[in-house]
Amino acid sequence: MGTSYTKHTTQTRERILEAAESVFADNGYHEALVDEIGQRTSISKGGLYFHFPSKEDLFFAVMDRLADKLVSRAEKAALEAESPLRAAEAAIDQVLSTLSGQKRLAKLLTIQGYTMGNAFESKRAEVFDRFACVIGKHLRAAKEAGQIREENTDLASLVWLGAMNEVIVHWLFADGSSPKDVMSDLKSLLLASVRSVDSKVLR
Amino acid sequence: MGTSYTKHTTQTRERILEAAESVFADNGYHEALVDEIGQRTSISKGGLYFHFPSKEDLFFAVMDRLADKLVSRAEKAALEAESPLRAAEAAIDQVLSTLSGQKRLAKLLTIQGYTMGNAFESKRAEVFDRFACVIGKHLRAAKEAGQIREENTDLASLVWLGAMNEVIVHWLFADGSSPKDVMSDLKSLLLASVRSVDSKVLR
DNA sequence: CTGCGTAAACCGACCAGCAGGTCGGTTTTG
DNA sequence: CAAAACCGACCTGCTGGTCGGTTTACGCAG
Repeated sequence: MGTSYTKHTTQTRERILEAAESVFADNGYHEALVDEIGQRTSISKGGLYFHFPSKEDLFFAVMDRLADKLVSRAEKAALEAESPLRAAEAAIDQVLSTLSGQKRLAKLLTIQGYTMGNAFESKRAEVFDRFACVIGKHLRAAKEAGQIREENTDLASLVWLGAMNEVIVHWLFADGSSPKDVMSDLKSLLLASVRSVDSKVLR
Repeated sequence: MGTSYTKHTTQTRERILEAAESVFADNGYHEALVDEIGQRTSISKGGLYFHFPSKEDLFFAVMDRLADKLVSRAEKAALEAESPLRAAEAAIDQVLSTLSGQKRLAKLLTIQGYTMGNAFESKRAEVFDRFACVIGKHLRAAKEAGQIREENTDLASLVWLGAMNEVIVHWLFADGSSPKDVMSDLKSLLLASVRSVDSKVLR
């Protein structure tokens, strides 16, 4: 892993990643043309293929980069929270509000990772699992702290994640309201799903 | 809509739909070959294109047929329930247990409908909305009946749907436990998310 | 500082093959 | 005997990937 690229090479990779993200987000994996990434970046096809062995690998790299960004944001926000449950809350908060502003990114993450043949399927799972882990970690802590009644924190993480995903997708496709606007309602729903009955106000 | 095809034609269409469903489910849209549908059905390419104008249309028809089946099952189950909240519960129950037995179908619905280019995106939304409507209808009724505290029943339907979807996807990709096995836990989570605080046992 | 040689970085015309769709003809149906 | 249903060889556009050649970056000796 001791990737010791030259600075210049790293910069170019970054430039490509940036453009690729935008092209993939606009068109989806299949309809995204390698040539267009070349155009937007002013790097020839040969140049691209010098940095990435295939279109597929390039796509994966884009996904990883995106997930990195979001996860680190979420964890940072969680760090500043004052209780485990609040931390879990802050994490989903962060993801939703980040994605709210960038429809194209949201699409990339929620949709494009999904399909496109058997070779790709595990990637989506991988990325989503990373999020689920972040949430799960805090939910477990909240359980320890007696803040929630739910035993099955793994399942609860999935539920939370799925709920968020659906809200985003609905916003993307069915012109539903922006995630930002339903955020507070959403949070109270999710909190209610795990909260112990006797700690209504406490939290 | 008064499609008055001959009986024979309708039968052939059905045969094609059946085979197409299986091919799409196995390979995903992009990797599914029209020729293979032809093979499995012993109908030549020309024959297929006599019944469906394009691969895309064929896929949509498959999705619609699938959604029809599931929705009608869910609604039938809901009909026999003794209270609105139970009806909502029965609906998700039905969907989950049906899909549990048919991994390939589950994949088709949750994954393949998703992306694959801009032309397809709305289809996924359409199908999912139909489910959301079923759930939402019962949740609204439950609200009327004072069974739940949640105001925003539309959002709650989305949350429920997203949660289910995620559980299924996780099962498909990350060898998570079968939806059947987590069903009871899932249901209590979802019920808790909307239930009014003072009706813990009542239900 | 200058020139030089090597390797990394980049170019872009070209290739290949796949798979959706066509179409003129044939069979079946009623 | 029409018209519907079906056949299947063929066509064609598209696009990911290649590859021989060119340019740029850079360490190093003179």
